[in-house]
Amino acid sequence: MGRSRAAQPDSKPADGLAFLLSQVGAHSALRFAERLEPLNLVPAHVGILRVVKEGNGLSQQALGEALGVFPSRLVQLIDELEERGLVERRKNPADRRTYALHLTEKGVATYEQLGRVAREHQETLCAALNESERAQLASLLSRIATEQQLAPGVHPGFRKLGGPPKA
Amino acid sequence: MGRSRAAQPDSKPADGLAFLLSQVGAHSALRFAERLEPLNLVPAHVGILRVVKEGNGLSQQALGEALGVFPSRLVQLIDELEERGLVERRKNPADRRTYALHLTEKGVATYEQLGRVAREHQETLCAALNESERAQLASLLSRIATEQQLAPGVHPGFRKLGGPPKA
DNA sequence: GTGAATCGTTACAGTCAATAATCATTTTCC
DNA sequence: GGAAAATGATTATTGACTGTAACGATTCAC
Repeated sequence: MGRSRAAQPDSKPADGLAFLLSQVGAHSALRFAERLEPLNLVPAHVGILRVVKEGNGLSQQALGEALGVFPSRLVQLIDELEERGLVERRKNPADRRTYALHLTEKGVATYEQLGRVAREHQETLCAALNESERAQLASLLSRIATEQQLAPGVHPGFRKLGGPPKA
Repeated sequence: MGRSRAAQPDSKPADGLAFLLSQVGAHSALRFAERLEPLNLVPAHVGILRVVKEGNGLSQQALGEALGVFPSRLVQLIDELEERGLVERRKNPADRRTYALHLTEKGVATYEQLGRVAREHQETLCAALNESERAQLASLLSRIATEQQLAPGVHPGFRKLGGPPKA
């Protein structure tokens, strides 16, 4: 952290790295969310579209499991995507309790647009680095993500963990 | 994103870098918050302690300005820190509207302990990387942070930006 | 010296997400 | 074959959190 005094010899060169990570990461998330606004989407929608696209006709339960979000929260999110005509809930004849989730044609198109938005976002975010440096950064981050057992494509989100310190 | 089909030749090697950044960053923030729980502190407290420690006797207004938090929110946060005996609000004889914020002895001790906690956190988080790789990562991130005009030590927090997409 | 501006505080309101309860359907097991 | 337990989706409720606005005290401008 703040080493504004030149007295001590900065024992660790990478001191504050964890903070830097969290800072830049939050910035990335925030800026991406901004880019999503014109599309009337929130970050959680993007993850849903991705998983729905690849997991052909999965149930809401399975989706929630894959993304780590509560089923009750999924209901609203999918409602919104359905209202926008991006996702449809098809009846599952085998098990009439569950829905089979599918992307509509518009949903596929939107998903592709999201790819472009994400690329633009990344381009802006990493403007300071050249191509090889970006690859380096990605490699380092991937290794951290793997070692920390972060599931690819699953965002930790910002869910409560133990309640705030009771005053 | 998801390039699960080997058909297309992965045009960008660092595709998904922005997501990775946000993912690992959120993970870092979450884990750090967990480590703060036993101390009965939240991440925002840490930033406050740091700025109060260095800005000798600044006002709440100035603190809020420096950290980008609303004065009304600061009231509660400083209340909590004062209850825990880490910070004190001294009367400012020059301007009786403002308080001069100072760390107590216990506050200084706690701040030093936070340094240790942060180092442990970082050690665990970056276990996958050796010392030189950490320095590399820190350098790359610093360049992004600078280019993106992120103020050192100021966390973007998770504040609203434009209201959620109205359904 | 009166009025505008500033600081800290409190009150208020809107948003959001997790828990628990509900309803339909399906599976288990006797 | 049928009652009871389990499962999926949904709704209701509760609680936390945060930004806006109003408030009282003090200081500054003129």
